[in-house]
Amino acid sequence: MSEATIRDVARHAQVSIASVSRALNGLDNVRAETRDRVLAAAAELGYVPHAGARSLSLARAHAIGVVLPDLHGEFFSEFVRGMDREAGQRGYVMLLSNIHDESEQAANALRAMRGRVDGLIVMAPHLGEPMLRRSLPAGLPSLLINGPAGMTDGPTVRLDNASAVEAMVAHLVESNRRRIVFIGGPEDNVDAQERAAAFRVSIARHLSGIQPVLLSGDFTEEAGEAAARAIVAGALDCDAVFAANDMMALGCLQGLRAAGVDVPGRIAVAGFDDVPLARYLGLTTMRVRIAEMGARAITRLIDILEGKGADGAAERHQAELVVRSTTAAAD
Amino acid sequence: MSEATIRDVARHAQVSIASVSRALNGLDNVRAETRDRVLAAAAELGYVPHAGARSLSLARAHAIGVVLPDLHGEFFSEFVRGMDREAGQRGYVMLLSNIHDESEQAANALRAMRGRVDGLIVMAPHLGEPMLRRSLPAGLPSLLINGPAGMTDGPTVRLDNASAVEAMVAHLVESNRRRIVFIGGPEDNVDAQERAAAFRVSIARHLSGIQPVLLSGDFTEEAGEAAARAIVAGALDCDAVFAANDMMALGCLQGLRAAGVDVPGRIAVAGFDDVPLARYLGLTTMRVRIAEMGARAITRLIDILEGKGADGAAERHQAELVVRSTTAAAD
DNA sequence: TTGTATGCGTTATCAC
DNA sequence: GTGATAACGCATACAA
Repeated sequence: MSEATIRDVARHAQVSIASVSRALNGLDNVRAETRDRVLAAAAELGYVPHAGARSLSLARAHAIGVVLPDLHGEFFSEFVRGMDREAGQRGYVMLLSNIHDESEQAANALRAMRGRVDGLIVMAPHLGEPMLRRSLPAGLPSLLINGPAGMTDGPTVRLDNASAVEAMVAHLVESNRRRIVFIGGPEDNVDAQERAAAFRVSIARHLSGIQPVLLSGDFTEEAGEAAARAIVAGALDCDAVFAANDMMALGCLQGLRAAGVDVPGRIAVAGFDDVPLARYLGLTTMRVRIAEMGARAITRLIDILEGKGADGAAERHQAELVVRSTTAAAD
Repeated sequence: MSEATIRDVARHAQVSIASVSRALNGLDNVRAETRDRVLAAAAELGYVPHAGARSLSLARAHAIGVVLPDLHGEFFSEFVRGMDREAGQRGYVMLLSNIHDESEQAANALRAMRGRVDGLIVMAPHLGEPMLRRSLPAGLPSLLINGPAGMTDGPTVRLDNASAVEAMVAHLVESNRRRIVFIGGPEDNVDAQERAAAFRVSIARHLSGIQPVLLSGDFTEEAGEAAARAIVAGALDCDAVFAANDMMALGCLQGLRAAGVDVPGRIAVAGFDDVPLARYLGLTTMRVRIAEMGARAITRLIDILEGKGADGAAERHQAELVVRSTTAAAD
């Protein structure tokens, strides 16, 4: 029952294991007849090379470790799909690991990869720089996705939050909105930080003199509803809400409409991410092509591993403005 | 720059590699002082055991291969999360692979796992039995999730579609619905097949004498809209629609309401899965606890790998009826 | 308690 | 063109 090894094939084909290895790996210094005998024996025994032994001998696992935080459903699946597709095409397998908190578990997850993968892709919008530097295995090439701003050495793929926010603010201003309220994300989230900072910049650029208004949030629907309550209660005078992600925007949208506020008539609502729900409910938002980012990350990492690419470069991906019904122009 | 090996640690601590191995693996036949020296050396060198070499030596990779089809976003992420959590807790890592079609790619993905993982979890609602039997590596313990009905040997985790459909039909009948139309899924999908068959059974049980009406669909929103058009056009006399998944139910719901049909006043609509959108739009549906199924699959597979569990058992998971606004009782 | 030596399954470097 | 054989990094039976 136990798997056939290269030795079994060699015995079966009456050749040495060296010849089996050569024949199976397509080297040309094998006589045609020998090769045929080997191939036949391998087929008959149902032989499949032992990837573990192979990687030990080659010092190459043809595997990539991927460490992800708890992502929203569609994000997670799209991202993984993009990576898996690309990795599979280039003959690599994917070792996946979620990290939930920023405790030792994260470091352990990274450590567990040593000796199984050739490189690492780490998405950690909430992990701090010191933590990251300390946990990343020294000998493993790794690529950071939306990592902390400080980690500019080493290859990086990240979303261009500044351009994205700028595009949305420009769109809102063009739609005759002037009093735009921004709902931010978690303090320790890099993307949230960048979006909030960019919002201040964009407001200064488009509406100079107007003081930017930022509410704090945590990426949940409830945060959006809380913002809606504040607006409905009259605490905030505004004609547009721009949330740092879609879930908050949707919560706010629902809260406003439940209170009888006309959206987009009186207040426009915009989000960030373009989750499926956003499309369904007609929410204007910034679309992040997450599968593409995943694929690019894999491509770049493999290029580095195979010596084809320059490492150390930072790559920024552009989000795309998707205008739907929640931001129709105000009169 | 290259990683430290056990040999480096041994040299550094002035002991043999055997002692290093013993100390690091917590065996008790090591003098305390020796252990301390080893631990100190390992810490200083930042030594991390090479998992590949370890697994070759132990004949245990402490890794599990997971092969999944293209799942809906929330399904995919929840499922993977459930598995990852459980695997991580028991000291295993997860090797993930998507399969898109039923071609040779699937077989290759499975083959690529040999020598890297100790066992396999395969979800393949669309893969045929012969294909599966032929591709599954002989020596690898594997667990099927919602596999073809014929594969009853070997351990299995699957959804109890029959009970689920029965529960929904019972609910509709209790809500005074009598003319229930069922929208089915893809022909080659096991779940879709089971749900359709169960629908006939349940109708026969609850509404004996009434001929069951089944429309064909493909799990997409469009299929639901098509059904709605047929109903609106008067081709079907019905007071309830039960779709084999949520996306079709939502498509139908939208189609009906767009045409001015009162839901649930005139027609009730129900789905299957409980995707986030269903909750958002108040769709009555069957909730599938997919994370739990994933966790159970991992648990059982590891139990088998470690000789703690009986293999060969089939485990069925119950879905849960979630009543929302689209099926309020008819007068 | 500790060290030496062998094997895990493969590839690669030699001889032949 | 082919066959021994030494790595790869680790665990462990056996010897000391």
